This record gives sequence, structure tokens and C-alpha cells, in this order.
Amino acid sequence: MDHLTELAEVFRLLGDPSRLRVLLECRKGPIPVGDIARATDLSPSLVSHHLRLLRATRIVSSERKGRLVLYTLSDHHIDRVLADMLEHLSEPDADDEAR
Amino acid sequence: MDHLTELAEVFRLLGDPSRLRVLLECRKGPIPVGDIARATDLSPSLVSHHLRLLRATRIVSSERKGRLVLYTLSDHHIDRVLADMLEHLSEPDADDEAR
DNA sequence: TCTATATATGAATAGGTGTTTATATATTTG
DNA sequence: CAAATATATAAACACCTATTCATATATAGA
Repeated sequence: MDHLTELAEVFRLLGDPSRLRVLLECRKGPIPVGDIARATDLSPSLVSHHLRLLRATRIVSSERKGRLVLYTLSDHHIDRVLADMLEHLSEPDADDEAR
Repeated sequence: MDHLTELAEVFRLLGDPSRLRVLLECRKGPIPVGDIARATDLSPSLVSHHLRLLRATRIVSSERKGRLVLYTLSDHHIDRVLADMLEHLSEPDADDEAR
């Protein structure tokens, strides 16, 4: 898998609304699956599915604490990326020509 | 469309290898569709399809110059995002536990 | 051990999407 | 105008993926 494909893969994972919401919850610090499910109003099963994908790419990491498994955003670059993109969205329009 | 859905939409567009390659070519400055097709080894038709999606989200912008239509990366945030992600990929591994 | 709680996993499916092929439109040149 | 080049668009299809549902595994407490 070359770098470009890998890069696309990471973006693809961020490209689903539900999964992105899960990820944004992980930003808030080590948080159990159930809390994410409640906060995002997604089923624990679905949250778990998404977390598995996110962990496989090391976007999040996990640690068990008793019955709970706590998830955290494990990459500070992702944090910067999310901030940049949110800033991107708040910018004014600039219509393009040449249609 | 709320902000989160919009954010996911942008990431989704970056999440395809071909489309990402098209986008990376657009980084190099105003570049015609044909040049992108040649550089990426994708059909002009496919490149055009991808560019349409990228332009719809204002990730790229276009200007006609004679027979050519030149495309450019229209958002400097995307530039930073791409740089961050590339840096992300070059980092060493850090295995996770709690499987 | 039995129960309850938390998380993970597998299968099935409905809807989405990248790609190709064919065709259309725009612009320049002869 | 006609021909050539560049780009765009529409339809069709094969593949993928998010979601649900059912079930399994893990941990804690009684």
C-alpha cells in the first residue's frame, strides 16, 4: 500500500458523518464506548464497528478499564486537521467561474 | 446540511485515491484537465468527473483559458490538511492494547 | 457459578459510488 | 462553415460500505 493510498484511506474513514461524530467524541479524552453511543445517539454496536476501523488505522487507541474500554484520539495531527477543516467551513463563499 | 455533515462530505471527497491524486495535481498551480489526466494516468472523463465534485465543494476552482480549463486548489486549509496528513503517515508505529 | 453489564463480532442487506462508454458542448484554426 | 481538440455530461454497472440484528466474549458482583 503506497502512501497516497494510505492517505486516501485515512480521509475515507473521516468521510462518514456517523464515524466522524464518534471521532469527535474521542477528542474529549478517554471515553467509553457506551458514552460515545449515548452522545452520538448511535447504537453501541455501530459505534464499536466504527471504532474498530478507526483503531485499525491508529487514528484512535484504546485501553480497557474494568468493564469499560476507553477510546482516545491517538494522533495530534488529526486534531490539527479537524481544526483546519472546521475553519475551512466557516469561511465566506467565493463563487467560481468558467462553467 | 449541518456543519458536521458538511465536514464529512469534504473528507469523503478526499477519501478516494484517484480523486486525491487529481487534487494533488491541482496543488501545483492552475493546470488543465488534460495535464492532470496524463500525470495521473486517468481518463480525461474520469478526471472531469472528479473535478466536478471537488469544485462543487469549492475545494478547487476553475478558469477557462481558450480551449483549456485550468483548475487550482482554492483553499489554503486543504493545503495544510494535506501536509498534516502526510506528516501523520511518516510517523513511527505505536501499537495499541486492550484487544 | 449465575446474572448483569459492556463491548465486540459476523452475517445480511440496502443504498451509495467510482469507473467506463458513449455522446454532447465549447473553443480554436483552416 | 467544417474539422480538430479539450472538456463536460449522462447512463449503466459492478463493487463497496454503513447499518441493523443476532450472537459472542469479557468483566464485575452476588
